[in-house]
Amino acid sequence: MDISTLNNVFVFSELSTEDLELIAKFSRFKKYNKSDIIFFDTEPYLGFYVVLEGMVKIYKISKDGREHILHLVDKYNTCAEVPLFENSGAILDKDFRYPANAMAMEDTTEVMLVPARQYIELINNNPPLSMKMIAGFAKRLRHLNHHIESITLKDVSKRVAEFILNEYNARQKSTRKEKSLPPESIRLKISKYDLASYLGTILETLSRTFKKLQDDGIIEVNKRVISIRDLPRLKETAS
Amino acid sequence: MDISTLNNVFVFSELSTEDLELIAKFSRFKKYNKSDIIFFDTEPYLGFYVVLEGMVKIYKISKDGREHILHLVDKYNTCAEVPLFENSGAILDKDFRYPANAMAMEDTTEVMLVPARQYIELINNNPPLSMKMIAGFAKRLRHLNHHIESITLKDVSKRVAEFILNEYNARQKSTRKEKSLPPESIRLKISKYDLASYLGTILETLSRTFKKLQDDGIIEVNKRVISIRDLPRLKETAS
DNA sequence: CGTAACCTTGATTAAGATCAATTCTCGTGG
DNA sequence: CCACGAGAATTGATCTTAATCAAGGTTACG
Repeated sequence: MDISTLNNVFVFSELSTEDLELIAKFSRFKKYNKSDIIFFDTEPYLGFYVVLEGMVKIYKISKDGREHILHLVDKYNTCAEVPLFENSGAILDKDFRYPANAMAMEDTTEVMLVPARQYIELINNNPPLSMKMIAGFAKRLRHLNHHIESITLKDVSKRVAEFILNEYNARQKSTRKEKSLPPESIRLKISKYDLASYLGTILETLSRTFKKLQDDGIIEVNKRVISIRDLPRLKETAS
Repeated sequence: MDISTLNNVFVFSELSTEDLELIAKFSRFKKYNKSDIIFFDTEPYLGFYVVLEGMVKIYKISKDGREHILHLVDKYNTCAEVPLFENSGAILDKDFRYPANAMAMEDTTEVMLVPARQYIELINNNPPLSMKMIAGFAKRLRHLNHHIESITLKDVSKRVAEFILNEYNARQKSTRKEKSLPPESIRLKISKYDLASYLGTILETLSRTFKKLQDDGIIEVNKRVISIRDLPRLKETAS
């Protein structure tokens, strides 16, 4: 494990090398294959996770078996930090569980489990670190609020258009571009099944929506590559 | 303004009287009537709000005019704290806006506007205060995650049943009970129109759902008072 | 007692979920 | 290299839920 790469993790970005070494020391590193479960919502809460490689989906299963993806966590992002700060002391409770399920999405997924108790101690003596935690939570809150708004106020076409635009914008900003991919295209990092669940719909409806946008000449879909053919109209669709 | 009541505000609960006085000194106190706007999403961000009396709804308007309530803020709760911690420095930006609209729901609504810059300074020198902010955000995140899950995975009947149960449980826990109301009943604190919006549906559908639950003998609806007639079946409906 | 806000009820429609049948894609082993 | 089979995606037909449109009823309150 190369300690220096941990600086890429947002919540760790203010930490000294000593602190990073300390965290790495009390953390556990694990590797998973595609479809492996990292934690279930029935398991006792041990600590939060940092994704070091690959991608992880956080999801819930409803009583009738339907799945809904709450969020997707990629390289250097974290999950399950929220329980750390809920009604202090609850972490020590044996009955305290993970709030959702987590599954590895790729074969090379690598994560780091940061134990709750030690991390809390660290944060208590480290104001910049807690400010980072707050900022991370603020960002997540903003995102969730937007997601709710999107799901309740927009139809599937709008949500899909919005998703594509977001991915497109993220790609424009990103430094390391995939050169095998034309600039006006994006590559889905997840299956369409998972994308549908994330957008609050189902695979069939997503498929039809893609087709409609394609028939309208707005996008072109090839496997997991989506090419934008008419950016202004895509923006208009996203409203 | 009685400083000591500020201790009831969760994020202020750890503060000394001196700190509370300081905050009260640099904050602005305002009163509103029902339907008055407290802030629009087009206004520059000044700081966060604490509701001291009455109730405030936080909502968004979609392009076609539909409204969706993101959350309802009652006595001693806060809103618009999230922007405080987004990409530090953005607060100084003239173009930084409130993320949603806020409207007073009652005639006696009283709020306190805590200016961003001064509060940030305070928080930087106060680890317990920042831990409180984190805990508050964590709670909100948990709630939002659950809300998304609920809206995407459950039909309206389930959502309504769940809402009633939550209100019922909250009332059981609460110390100050309204004695004019039977123990198995709850009183809606908002209009059915607003409740519908909060539950991600519309007034007519909510009305029909109440009727169905009433016809099934599960609840009884009188104006804004909802009485639980069959708790086990209500729980079952909420699944 | 009139009017505005709030709520209910009915008829209709539309969006999207469900069910079902294929097809596509790709990795694995013969 | 091909065939097989599993997982992924498409497409069609149908059904369900809830939104929309429309009208009328209730309540609160000046």
